[in-house]
Amino acid sequence: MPPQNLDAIFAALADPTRRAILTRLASGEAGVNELTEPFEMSQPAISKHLKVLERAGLVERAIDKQRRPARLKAKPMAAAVNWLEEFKEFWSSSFDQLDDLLTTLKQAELKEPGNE
Amino acid sequence: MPPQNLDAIFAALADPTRRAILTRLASGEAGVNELTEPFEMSQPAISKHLKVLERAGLVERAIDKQRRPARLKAKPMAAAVNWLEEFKEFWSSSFDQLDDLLTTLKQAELKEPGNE
DNA sequence: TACTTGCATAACCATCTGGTTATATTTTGA
DNA sequence: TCAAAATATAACCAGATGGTTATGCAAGTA
Repeated sequence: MPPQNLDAIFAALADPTRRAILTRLASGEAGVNELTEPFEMSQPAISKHLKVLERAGLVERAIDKQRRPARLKAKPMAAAVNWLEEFKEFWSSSFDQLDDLLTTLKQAELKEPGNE
Repeated sequence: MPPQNLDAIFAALADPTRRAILTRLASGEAGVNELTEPFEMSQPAISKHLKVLERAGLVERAIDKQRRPARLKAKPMAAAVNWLEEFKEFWSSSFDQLDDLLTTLKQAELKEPGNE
């Protein structure tokens, strides 16, 4: 789980077109033309997006005649989920309102003794 | 939960420095200098990263004398978790080997009848 | 063989990103 | 009042990103 992967995965997920492609692929593999159709975008643009998804390890390509159907490879996304899950633990314990209040009080304490 | 936020959130998470900042902030608020220290990077660079995190809604700034301590605002990250969780459902059901096999068979079926 | 389909690749462009150094701003503290 | 501290802002730069059009190429089909 090198951080480099996390970089690539999150970056890949940061584009709405790519997220839409992933969503589409979740219901089955698809060729480039098929993936291009829903978007107002050229086929090479989609090919580029697919390459980004490939580099992130989220998609793999097959060979079927002249087609290069893309298929989801969602396991790497677990890395992203994992990172976020670890965070979840933090906030659920440390970032509810009670803790917010404590932080605020602490702040007040620091500036209170003085003046303005 | 507009997709624009998802864009900004995932983009913000795509940088290791920013993830490190978030991790640091998880254990309490911190000023810019304090956040700069662990990195071999200038203070303005960190200020820029903080702005990216702010725009993504993941961090808020307070005012304490001349300090502008940053604090985690992790709730928006739930949007990212949410998107990924929805995906999780997909793979767990649709992307194990069995389904892989089904897809393959379906493909074969399409080409088998010998026509279009 | 020649045409078509499905896709990749190249060359180009504008904009964004992530960093820098230098400087300005604000507030504290002597 | 003046210097220092904490941060922001500006100007700049190289390289990445996201799109385009034009073209190449491999495999199926007439």
